[in-house]
Amino acid sequence: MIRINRETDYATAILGIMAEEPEACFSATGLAERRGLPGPVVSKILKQLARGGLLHSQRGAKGGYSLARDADAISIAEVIMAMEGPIALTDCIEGGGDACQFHAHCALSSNWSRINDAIYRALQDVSIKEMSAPLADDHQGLRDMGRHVRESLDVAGGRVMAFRSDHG
Amino acid sequence: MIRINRETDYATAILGIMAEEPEACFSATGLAERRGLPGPVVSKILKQLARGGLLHSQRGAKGGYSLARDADAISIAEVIMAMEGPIALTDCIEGGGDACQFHAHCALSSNWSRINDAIYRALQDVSIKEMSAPLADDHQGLRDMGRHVRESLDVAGGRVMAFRSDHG
DNA sequence: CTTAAATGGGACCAATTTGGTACTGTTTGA
DNA sequence: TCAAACAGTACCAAATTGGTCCCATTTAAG
Repeated sequence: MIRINRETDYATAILGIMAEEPEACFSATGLAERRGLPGPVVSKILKQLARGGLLHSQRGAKGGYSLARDADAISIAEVIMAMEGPIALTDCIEGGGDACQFHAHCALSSNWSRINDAIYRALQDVSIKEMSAPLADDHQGLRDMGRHVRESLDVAGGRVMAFRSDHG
Repeated sequence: MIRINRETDYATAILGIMAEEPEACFSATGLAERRGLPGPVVSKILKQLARGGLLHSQRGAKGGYSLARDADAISIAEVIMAMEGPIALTDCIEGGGDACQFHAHCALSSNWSRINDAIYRALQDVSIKEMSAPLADDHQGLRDMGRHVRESLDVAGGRVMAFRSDHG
């Protein structure tokens, strides 16, 4: 069903907390408690994110994890890639063609590749900071944060739209 | 790794063949031979696509499957939905919020929902007819078929980009 | 110097999902 | 009547996923 796995989902939730205090240093157990998730799971996720360069880690007592970059400079695409590897809908794309057993079908991979690019950019276009923003009463926050993606979609749908001029 | 499963990939390959002769009626075994895939697998896929309303089936001798609509009116999104159910990156989206165990995280689902929409539209924007089109010498076919998606991406990226001229 | 708190890196396991097969029934044209 | 073809479903092996556990290493604090 084209979905990210649960750990990646947890990862965005955890990063959402961290994005609220970008300078702070968080321990795995502390984050686990705040999210109501099992400690070992959170720990595993944080290690993976650190390996992917999204988090900086400090070992030892009083150690923990902190964002390696600004919260709005870490995209969902990066989170997914850190947790699950390259974003690729089909083996053809990731394997570079070798993974595809039949030539005729490989001709199709160009299109898969395009679709893949579209998905990648949609994911690249939302930061963890935007993901963590709570719902405002007038929902304006959400309107703004999703605008970029929505506008791109409006074009895809063949409708007229305005270019964005801020945040990004 | 955010990917469609193999059967769905096969489905697009099979529909690619059918899109070349939109009026023809194909048997499961015939299609299996043309693609070099196991007969039962192809049969299973075709049944599923028929159940999803993408194919019309004719039982009995001389029966088979034919496209239920024009090849350019069947999108990749529909193929994926027929094969794998709703397109949803997270359980939150598909379950309508009930599937999400913690409230704070649910606030994030609005954004997942937007990302999901973006992906859905990218998939909705490419038809099986476009997927099946072979590479022309001047690659014009590819240019045309990916245009909508690429334009949306160009905007999303906020920069002008050159069209790619091959499929690397 | 010792200890406790913390990350780093795996190994490991149960449960689910996926990929594929097999079988039985139903329809239908020749 | 028969064979070709779809319909449905049960089934199984392999891979993936979700989660736990363990141990080594680092480091601040007493």
